[in-house]
Amino acid sequence: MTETAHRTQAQRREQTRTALLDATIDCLVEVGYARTSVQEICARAGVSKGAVQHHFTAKAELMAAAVEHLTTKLRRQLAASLDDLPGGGTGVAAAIDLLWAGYSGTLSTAVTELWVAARTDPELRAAIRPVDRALGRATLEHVTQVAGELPPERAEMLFWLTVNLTRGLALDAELGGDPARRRQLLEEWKRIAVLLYQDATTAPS
Amino acid sequence: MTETAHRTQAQRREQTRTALLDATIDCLVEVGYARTSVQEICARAGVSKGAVQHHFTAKAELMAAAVEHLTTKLRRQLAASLDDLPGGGTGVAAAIDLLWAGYSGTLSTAVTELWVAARTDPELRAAIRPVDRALGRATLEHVTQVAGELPPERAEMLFWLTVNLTRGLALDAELGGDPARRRQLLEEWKRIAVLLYQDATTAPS
DNA sequence: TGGAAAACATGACGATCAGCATGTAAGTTC
DNA sequence: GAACTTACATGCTGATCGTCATGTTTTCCA
Repeated sequence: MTETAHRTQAQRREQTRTALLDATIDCLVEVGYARTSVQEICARAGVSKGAVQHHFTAKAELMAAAVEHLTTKLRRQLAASLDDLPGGGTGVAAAIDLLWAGYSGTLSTAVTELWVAARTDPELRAAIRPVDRALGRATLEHVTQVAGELPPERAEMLFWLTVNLTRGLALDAELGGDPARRRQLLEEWKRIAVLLYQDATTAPS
Repeated sequence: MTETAHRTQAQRREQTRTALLDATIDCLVEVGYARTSVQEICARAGVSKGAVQHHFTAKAELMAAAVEHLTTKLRRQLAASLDDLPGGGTGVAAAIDLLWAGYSGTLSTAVTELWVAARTDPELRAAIRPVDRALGRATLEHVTQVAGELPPERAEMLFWLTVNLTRGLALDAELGGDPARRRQLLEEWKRIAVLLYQDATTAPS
């Protein structure tokens, strides 16, 4: 069927590697961190336990690699959607929508699983922190470019407030909270943010 | 040492039961949901595996009971601190502080562990949803009593925004985000909330 | 005060886990 | 095209998991 003919060693390597990492993400999303076993992962990836052993010395290393894989994907997704944003007040509302979309998708669900698990796992935690900080800073940079007229401090404040609110809402969504209320809260927050944006731009301190 | 003399059956029952539930919470906070095993729990509670078997037919039932135990504790803690709150603008700021304190403590850490785990565990999810909703509604009632001059809709909106923001910040705190920034964000949100409060009370509609 | 019942302990069971040792197939190099 | 290396598969091992069957202690009731 598919061209299984000739594959470079490097091709084979990265192919199964990404298959394993994608399968890990799927596993985190579908069965959760607690029941994400190596066996389950390589069953989904279509490879054997020996393969994961060959690529990663231990499960922790697989998870660390999954963190990076995951963050890279999220970063690309956010960057792609944040690139073409209008400026001004409507831009603020649009940016909030995009941040919500980014932080409530399946990728972020997997991130949350790893994040919560990392609280009691120093090794995983050490793997997550730097890439997450980098993601945050990169996203912040995109956002501040959109709201250029705003003082950087104010823009940063608005950004982090939005991110943390969004994460709380995402947590609510995961357990099946009322979607209508979430939408209402998000709309309210957009109104507030636009208001603050106008205040800061028309009457700068 | 301690008076191990006479204990009613009911006393014995509830004593080991609460010991088990408290140990479960400790376990969730210290080692996380993924590594919270029955053995670990009853080791911390100082009882045998047979005991937990006698009180709870399965581990899932223990977790469900822990959810209720946990929520009851959190509810009491929040109610106690929310009871004596000043009214008006300063009351809003104080209420936000209290909500943050409530949603960032060890009890809420345990709740988050269970919450995230419940996403992929329908049984646990079914146990969590009703008690969590009840907690939310009860807390909301306390808060709305504080901000009596505010239209109920507005108060509810402010409450849920605060709760979700706080949960996001709590998640950030769990992974070791910058405490100074969190404090800054919380202060900013309090300023915003007070501002909105004043707007809504001085110029209704 | 002695037997019934509840509360709890002990030990074993099958299942599953992560990790390792060993074998086989695919690609590379000369 | 033959030695060699890399990529992957198979099967095992000890540890740990949740659950259960059975024994022991404590309280209760008549």
